Amino acid sequence: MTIYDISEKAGVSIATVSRVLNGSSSVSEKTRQKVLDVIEQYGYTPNAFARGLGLNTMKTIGIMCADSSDLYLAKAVYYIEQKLRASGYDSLLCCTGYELASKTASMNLLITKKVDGIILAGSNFVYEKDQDNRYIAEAAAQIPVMLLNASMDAPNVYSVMSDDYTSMYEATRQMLSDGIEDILYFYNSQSYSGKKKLAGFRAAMAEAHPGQEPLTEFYRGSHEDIHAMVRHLNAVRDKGARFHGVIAADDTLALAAVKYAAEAGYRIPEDFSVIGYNNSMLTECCEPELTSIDNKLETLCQHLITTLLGILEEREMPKKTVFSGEIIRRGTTRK
Amino acid sequence: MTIYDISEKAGVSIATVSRVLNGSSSVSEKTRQKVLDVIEQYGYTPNAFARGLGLNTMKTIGIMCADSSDLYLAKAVYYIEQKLRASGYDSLLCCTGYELASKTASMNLLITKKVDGIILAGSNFVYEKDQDNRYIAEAAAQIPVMLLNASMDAPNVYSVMSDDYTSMYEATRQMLSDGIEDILYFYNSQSYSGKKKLAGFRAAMAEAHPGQEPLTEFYRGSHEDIHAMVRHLNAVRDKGARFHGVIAADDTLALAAVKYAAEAGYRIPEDFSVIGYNNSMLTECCEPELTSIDNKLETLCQHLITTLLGILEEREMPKKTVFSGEIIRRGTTRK
DNA sequence: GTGAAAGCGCTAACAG
DNA sequence: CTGTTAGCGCTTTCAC
Repeated sequence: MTIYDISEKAGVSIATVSRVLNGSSSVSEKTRQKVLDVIEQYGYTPNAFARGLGLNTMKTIGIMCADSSDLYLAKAVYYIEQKLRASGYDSLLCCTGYELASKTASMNLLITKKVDGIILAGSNFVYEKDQDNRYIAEAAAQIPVMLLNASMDAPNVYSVMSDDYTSMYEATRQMLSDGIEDILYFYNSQSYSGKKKLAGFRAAMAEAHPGQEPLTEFYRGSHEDIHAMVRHLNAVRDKGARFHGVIAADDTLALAAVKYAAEAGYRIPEDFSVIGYNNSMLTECCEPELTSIDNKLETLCQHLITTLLGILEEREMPKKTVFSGEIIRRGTTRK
Repeated sequence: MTIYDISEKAGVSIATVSRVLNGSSSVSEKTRQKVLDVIEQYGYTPNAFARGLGLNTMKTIGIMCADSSDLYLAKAVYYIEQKLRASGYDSLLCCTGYELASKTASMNLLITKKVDGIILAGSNFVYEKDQDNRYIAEAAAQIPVMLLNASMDAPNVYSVMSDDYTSMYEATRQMLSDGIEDILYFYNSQSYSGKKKLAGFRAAMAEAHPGQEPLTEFYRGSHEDIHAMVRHLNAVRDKGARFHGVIAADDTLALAAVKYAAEAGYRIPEDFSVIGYNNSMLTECCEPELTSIDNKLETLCQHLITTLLGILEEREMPKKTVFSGEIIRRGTTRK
């Protein structure tokens, strides 16, 4: 079934069929109904490729994320897909992994497939060296690029993020004011937002203990291997470090800290405090439940999509938007 | 930049350009290089829409899943996307929610977008009434439909799944043989695989306690709300039910059972046992860690993709493939 | 209000 | 080995 078949059966021209298909202005109600009837009767569906060729778009957005099975990114992808679909766009998903080369490859692939825009979900897409971010700038030369939880200054690149610096700064201050001085910062990412978080922690610690180097530990294993994280903390302790609080860049790390503390015989929160990040479902999975920072992912995604749609309609849109996070207090911190 | 521009600059015909682009057999190395040079120089990329129009495919597979932020489905989507990409296919993701109407709508949308095949990730797509599965059969009339963890008899519908019945049967037998007689089966899905699991449990219980109706509880709240699940179990207990073991259709439910038991003052596994399903990261999140059934998701996905690719190449492929699950014993069951 | 016709950019059959 | 040409199915001027 093509538009030709329909036009023939309906006794009109293909232009007319096309017009009723696209709800175009001027078609007499009579022919309109006639065409609609024929379409209905023969169950015709327009060919999206032909349409794409003519209009140069198939209303598709590329979503790139390092690992869509990661708890946080999965949620981000979910929200993004939902909101895109609600606006008539489809989502082409690309799980890129964490290497620059494969990110670049995926980016090119999406451009080849002629998506209307690309969303980079997660801060790990923006690197420290400008040169490593070239792949983003180059993509943006062709289509709008949206950054979720990262930021980068380049034409046609838009950022929506949570204020990770301030969130971590506040979390650290809270723990300090709870009377815990020996805090370990436990993190697993040097990404854009990873650095912001670390800086927030450092700033608060520097204020409380000027001139003193705070305790930080970088974990580089699997993002899901809680046992490995616990082992990592044990190793830190065994090397002689003393800490009675952990601020983690991520709920999984925080959960590992809770496990670590329990195994070491600390009472939580009396002897040991933990604060996580993302306010994911993991916060309810341990005992006591995890205090965590909610970075308002759904809001971020909503805003990101709104911005993207605005850009696609050629409206002027903010290059960068920042939302505040919020500490959700649960059982791993003192009241 | 179109193929015409390139052909002109290179002083050849568009057919020749097309040939080098598609690595076609016979092009002299000289012209080939010339064309390649021009392409390189002008940075030309083929237009995927035009290509799609001609070939009637854009090498894209539709993935439908109810909720890609669900721990298990997120992993499934991840594996599927990875494996598809490795074979040169893109993934159009559709999070459909759990209602039939929106599933049908998404299905039609994917077909409209002319994907080469559709993967239904998760057993919730297959309903009890044949009539509710019409949307699958109708889609399959046009393109191959793959079912992950579900099964349905219809032309052009292929199923890959884990043997949930046997897994649950074995799990139940194990718990019985550990000496626990009052077992509660806790589940949240009446889907295809949901019913298989329940049947496995019932079979084992019927063997052990002929004629006795086993304890089962259906939870219908949010899949992520652990507190609500715990409340549900408390309510069951308050209604007078006695149980010292829980077999859950899902790790999240199992985690809730662990929490419930801990709050009720049971020692695990001395006084209370729990077995979950999926062997997800949640198994490591509670104390003691969760015994769970591994249903070999990655294997299933790998096989599903292999099958799909075979079908697309018009090879004969099995309509239904079943893999065995495996119990992974951890701390919530006796040794 | 409707039709004719010119693309959109590519592939593939057919000639040479 | 290479070029010519006819589609693929739809949108969109431009006439009438």
